[in-house]
Amino acid sequence: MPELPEVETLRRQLFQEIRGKRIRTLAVYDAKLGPAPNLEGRKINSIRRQGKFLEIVLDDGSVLRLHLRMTGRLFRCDVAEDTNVPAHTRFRLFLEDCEIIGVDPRRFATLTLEQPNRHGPNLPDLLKNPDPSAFQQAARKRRLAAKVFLLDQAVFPGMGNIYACEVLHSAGVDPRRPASEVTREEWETIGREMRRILNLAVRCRGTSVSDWRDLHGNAGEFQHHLRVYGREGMPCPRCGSGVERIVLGGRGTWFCATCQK
DNA sequence: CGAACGACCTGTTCGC
DNA sequence: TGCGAACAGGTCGTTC
Repeated sequence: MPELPEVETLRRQLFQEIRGKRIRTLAVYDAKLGPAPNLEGRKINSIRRQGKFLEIVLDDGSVLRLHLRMTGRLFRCDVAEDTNVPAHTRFRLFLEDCEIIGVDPRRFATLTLEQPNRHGPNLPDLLKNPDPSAFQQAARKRRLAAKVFLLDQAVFPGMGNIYACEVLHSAGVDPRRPASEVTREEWETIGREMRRILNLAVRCRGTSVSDWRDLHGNAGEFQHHLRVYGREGMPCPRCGSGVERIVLGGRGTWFCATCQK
């Protein structure tokens, strides 16, 4: 569920709430997540985002790395009211004066502690400078649908199903086109629309199309800006013809066959 | 190497 | 109202 804008929303809110604070303990309640590492006394130096990964950097250089997958959520609350935690609580990070609760009904989310100096390659940040040349280069031998290619996390870190549909609609590119046949000019448009849409979605604190909530339990606002995602049969805001739904790469894909070429 | 598909889980919605 | 099927924001491993 959470895509780049939702994860970035959490990163910014976590920065406000927990940066510089000391950890009392990390409690894990789902065996799938593995044993809870001992984090007692560690201080939180910073919060980073790599694609859809949230990284909590600790004062000994180790990194608590979290991926929310489909249904993972984080909520901040006062430790005082801890008798009734939400359903599907999978872990609780206790701090000096509050706690962060990890909730995940489907149990796809992951939580790992990485040791210092083991950072992978530095990924591009789609919020800042999408690089059309890099996109076209990566698409060279890819015959798969452009929409499926946009979900390749090595090329588009953080891109997810909702925003892939919206970016291709705004760029006027048919999601079924083979990725390798998208032109240089179209990659430039896609990069521009990607940056615009993702930044707007961050300002909206994400898309609450069903049940996404931010760190404080509030819904996002970007669902009011959706033009095609989830809007089968409704008029395309640009040309008025009906939005269609197809399946690409096993995922629902919404688009306008009239203005996406 | 690239691509298709099932698996991982559970909750919600839809059709009969 | 009840019940089963379909579907859901994401990735990974296996197979072709």
